Amino acid sequence: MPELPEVAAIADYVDGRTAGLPIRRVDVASLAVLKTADPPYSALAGRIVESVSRIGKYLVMRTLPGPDDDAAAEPLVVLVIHLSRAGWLRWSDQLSQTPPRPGGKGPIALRVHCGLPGEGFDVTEAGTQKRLAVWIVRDVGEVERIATLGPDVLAMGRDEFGAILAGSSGRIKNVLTDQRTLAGVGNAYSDEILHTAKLSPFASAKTLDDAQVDILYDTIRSVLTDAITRLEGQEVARLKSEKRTGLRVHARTGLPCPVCGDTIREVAFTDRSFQYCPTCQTGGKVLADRRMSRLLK
DNA sequence: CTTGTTGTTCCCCT
DNA sequence: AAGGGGAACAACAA
Repeated sequence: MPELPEVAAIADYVDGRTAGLPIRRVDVASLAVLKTADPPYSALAGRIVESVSRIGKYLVMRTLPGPDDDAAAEPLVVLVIHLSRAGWLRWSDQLSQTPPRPGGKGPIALRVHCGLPGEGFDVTEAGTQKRLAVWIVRDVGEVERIATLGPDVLAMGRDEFGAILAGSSGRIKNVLTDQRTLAGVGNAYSDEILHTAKLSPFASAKTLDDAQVDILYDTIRSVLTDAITRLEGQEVARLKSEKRTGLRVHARTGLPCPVCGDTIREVAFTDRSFQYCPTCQTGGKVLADRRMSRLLK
């Protein structure tokens, strides 16, 4: 669920409260989310947070040796978090000092005691399929899916974007959300971008003309930077609802399009769905549902 | 008996 | 008009 703007806002928030300060302890309640064992998570305790940032939709906390570490300490240990679909981060000024129960059925997977004394955050996973993932590495390149990430969608130039589209045989919706092609955009913001750019999600990426690519490139930047502007500086607990209020088509099936008033429609697949406005995006055409379509005949 | 994988065919969409 | 890409279905494996 969290995409580039939310991850950027979370990184900004946590960076502001932890940079230069120590990590006192890390509690792991779910071994399943921890994808690495070397260095061990206990190695983070006593280290200093150098910075918190994002790479694509990954949250990246870099740590340096603390005052009590000797010369043999790792020069850099990086905590990488991918929130995936149902993962989230909860910052607390009074973090519980009781470690979350390992294997417990609560949503807390990881607790990091960092920032000012008593502060820190929990990383939670609320979904049924546990896709939250955490890595502790010496270099972010050790995380396979970061190493294979496409260019960051906000760092990418217009010509680079044009070349990516020209080289992609698939549909624009899939090209925008494939992290190996382009890093940072997920289902929600791709719905928003395509709606603003007035493109069908099923449009072929490589057959867009130059004018359409120009519009799409500018729209990606404006949609994402608008969202970042709204979210930055907000408390983490407010980000979800704040994100939602900015959406114009995504998750608004049945509601009127804020641009033309037509009814927002949905195309549902087995395991996901997207929303679009027929008048703005498909020449008024209502697209077929892809889920169980044959059983309905 | 259930669950996962693979290949085939059909359909939607631009 | 061709081709991408999902879904259903069957066959088979574990």
